[in-house]
Formats: sequence, structure tokens, C-alpha cells
Amino acid sequence: MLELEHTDVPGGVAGELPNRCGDVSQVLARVGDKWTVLVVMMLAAGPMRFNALKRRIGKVSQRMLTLTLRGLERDGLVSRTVFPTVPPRVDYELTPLGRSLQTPVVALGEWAFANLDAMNEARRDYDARREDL
Amino acid sequence: MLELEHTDVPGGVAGELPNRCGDVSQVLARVGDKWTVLVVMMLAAGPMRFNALKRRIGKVSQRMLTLTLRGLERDGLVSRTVFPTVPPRVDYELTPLGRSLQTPVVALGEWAFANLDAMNEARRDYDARREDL
DNA sequence: CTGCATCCAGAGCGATACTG
DNA sequence: CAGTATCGCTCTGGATGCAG
Repeated sequence: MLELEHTDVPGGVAGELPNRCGDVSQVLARVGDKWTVLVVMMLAAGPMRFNALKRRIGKVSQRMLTLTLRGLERDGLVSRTVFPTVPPRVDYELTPLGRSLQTPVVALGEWAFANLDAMNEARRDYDARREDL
Repeated sequence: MLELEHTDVPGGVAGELPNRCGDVSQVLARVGDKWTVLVVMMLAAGPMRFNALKRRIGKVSQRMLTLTLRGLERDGLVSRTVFPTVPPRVDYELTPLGRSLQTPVVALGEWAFANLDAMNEARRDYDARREDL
């Protein structure tokens, strides 16, 4: 997890964000890990069982899905409901907090979609320039 | 870097985001790393020299700042200008693409700021519940 | 001042096997 | 079906030292 000094930003980041960059980073550490966003996106469709989720995401290990879900549950973004049946059944569902996270994440996703070509081109150019040394 | 299967999402993530979750993840891998967002935020104030940037951020190693800046430069988010003086001077500055990234990142930052208390409380509750086993 | 190279500890994560 | 435990690899990232 991140832990930053309280570096006071004088300017003010486009005049909007308070100088609590540590907070932003902390949340980004949660959101930025390998599977969190995928899980949140998948759960947007509604409650889902463990293996359904696993199949949807595709190439996630059972271990990592469990860990990611535990983390999200701990942060209050996902709720976990156990049905004491046999075989056991566990449903995962976004909490209101988790659903509210979708708004900024979707915004980021739209930025990603809109600018992916530009980024790929920039990368190609950069790599090409680095080859003729 | 992430590399996901092309898992087609039928539902559609709140009906907004296309089923290109891979793209989102790829960008998140860039944005989600430890220093990227901090650097972008700092550069929001305007062009900055290497050490000025380093001092602003505070507890970043020289190595990681260099690596982060190279990555951002490669992705076309930051431009690097060398002044062939002595001692050498290098200015880093957000490109238009980099500046456009601020919008969604600031949105995420505002979400973080608004919901940090809720998340911390959720964590406390979760940890407390786990203690009385 | 800037920025590479090296070394090294630790985190992240996948594969596998096992339990209720 | 859901979850835990263990192993081992890779990658991150911090510290240090050297060079233009």
C-alpha cells in the first residue's frame, strides 16, 4: 500500500483537488491492482456467484479472485452472501459504495477507449526513435 | 502489463462502456502504478525540472522517478526537453494527451476524497468482525 | 544536475494440491 | 462449489555508486 508524505501542493491541481494526494494514491492502490476493476465491472451486471465471476473474467486464478474479493469486501465495495446449502453457494454483489465507484472508473474507461490509439502510436514512435541509436 | 482474453461482456457495464475491458485494464496498469498519478498531478502546475519534481513528491527514489517519467514519455503523456547547458537541465511537461488524462483522474480523486471515510470505516468493521472468531 | 547500472529484499501472482 | 495452504517465480522498487 502507498504511504506518502504530506507534501503540500501550492498550485492546486487544476484548482480542483485538495492537497490530499495521499488519499488519491491510497484509493488508486486499491483500484489499480490487477483484478479489482475487472471484478467491479463484471459485478455491475448484478449479483454473481464465485465461479460465474471466475468464468466471466477468464484468466484469473482462483487464488487471486478470492484475494481480490476479500479486499473489496473489506473496503466495503462488495458484499458477500453465503447460502448454507449443499453444495455451498456464495453470491457477490456491489454495495452502494461499490456502485458509486463505477462512475469515475467508467470515466477512466472512456478516456482509455478514446485515447488508446494515440497512446499506442506514441509508443511505436518512441520505440522506433530509440532503435536508430 | 496486463493482457486479458477478449471476454465479451453481454450486459454492458451500466450500459455505457463497450466490452473492451482489456483496454481499460491496460490503461489502469499505466495509471495505477505507484507514482504515475502523483507525477501527473505535480506536472499539472506546469513544466518542471527533474529535481524540482523529485522534491515535490518527496519520498520517491531517483530510479523510480526516472522510470515513471520514461514510461509517461513513451506513452505520449509527458514531453521531455533537454537544455544543452552546463549543468544540464531537463524539463518535463504534460502533453495535451497527458493533460486530458487529468479529467478522469481528478474525478477519481474526488471520489477518493468523498469516500475515504466510508472505506476506512468499512475496513475497521471488517477487521473487528474478523477478530472475534 | 541528470540519469544510468547494479544489487537486493519483498510483494504480487500463478500453479497445484487439499478441505468442508 | 467455495476456499485455504504451499511453493516458487517474476517484477517492483529502494539504496548506492558511477558518468556525462
